[in-house]
Amino acid sequence: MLEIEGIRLGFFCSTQDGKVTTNRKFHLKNLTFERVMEAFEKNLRDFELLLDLSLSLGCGVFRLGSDMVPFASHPNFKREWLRPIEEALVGFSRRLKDYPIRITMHPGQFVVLSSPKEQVLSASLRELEYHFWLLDRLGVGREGVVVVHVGGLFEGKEGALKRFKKVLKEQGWLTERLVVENDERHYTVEDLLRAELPIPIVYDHYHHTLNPSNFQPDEVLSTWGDRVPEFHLSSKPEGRHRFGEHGEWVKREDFLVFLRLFGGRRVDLILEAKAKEKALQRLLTEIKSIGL
DNA sequence: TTCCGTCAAGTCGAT
DNA sequence: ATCGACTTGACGGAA
Repeated sequence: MLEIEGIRLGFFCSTQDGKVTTNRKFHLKNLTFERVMEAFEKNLRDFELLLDLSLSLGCGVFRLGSDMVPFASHPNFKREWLRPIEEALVGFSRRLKDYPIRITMHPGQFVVLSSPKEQVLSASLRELEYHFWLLDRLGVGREGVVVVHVGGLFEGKEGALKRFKKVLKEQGWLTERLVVENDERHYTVEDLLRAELPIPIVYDHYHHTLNPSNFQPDEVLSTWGDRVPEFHLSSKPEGRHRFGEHGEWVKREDFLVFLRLFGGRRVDLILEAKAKEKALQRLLTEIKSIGL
């Protein structure tokens, strides 16, 4: 297992070329049991291939794609379809134990627990239920976190954070796996710390550079209790790009800055680079050349 | 086989 | 007003 000053690495969802992916899906108008099973079975098979690849690269963490079971939280998805999927997942959970790899998830931007719209909130909760269910069936423990953002500003940060907090209180089950990440626009690490949420904080280094704030590394680490923190690292793309866009690669310098903050602590770091495992390999080559 | 318009969902800011 | 950014581009019909 690769470990650099306590930091373990991982990538997410698919290979760079997209040929191996846990996010296979189809158009909603084609939603049938057969299509769901076809996509799910391929996703599950590729999940194992991605675990093998992660293992061979020395990774200690992998992010499973949210489309593993396509449309699982959609109203048109029939509950009875879950039965055979559940069987396959439980079957796979035995093999999953052979991998010393932490599995986590990060649902889409549609999960907005701070939204004042009742419908947005209920759809978000359904989607989170699906994520938790999937990790439960896979036999993943509490280290299998589900990462979300606070969401929009609406009428102001205070109100949004208040609603976010209220949902966490009312839906106690969320605290079992839910964790919250700083974003590149609104909610800084400091905002999240000051909100005193009952869940851990995911430090995203790129977001922090775009939307900085003051905090002590220990403050963030201590939100994780006895669990190993999951943090994120990516780099700015070369050339013209839109604000917040992630680069193909992770720059060595960005990793070194991250190390200065959290090196020596036990942290799982997901590289959110578009080049996926290739970015991880490139970064490893680059840091090896300077003797790390 | 390749190409390109389209796809469940939220929210925001850049253009 | 529209587009496209976010954790991830893949599907599906046309050429």
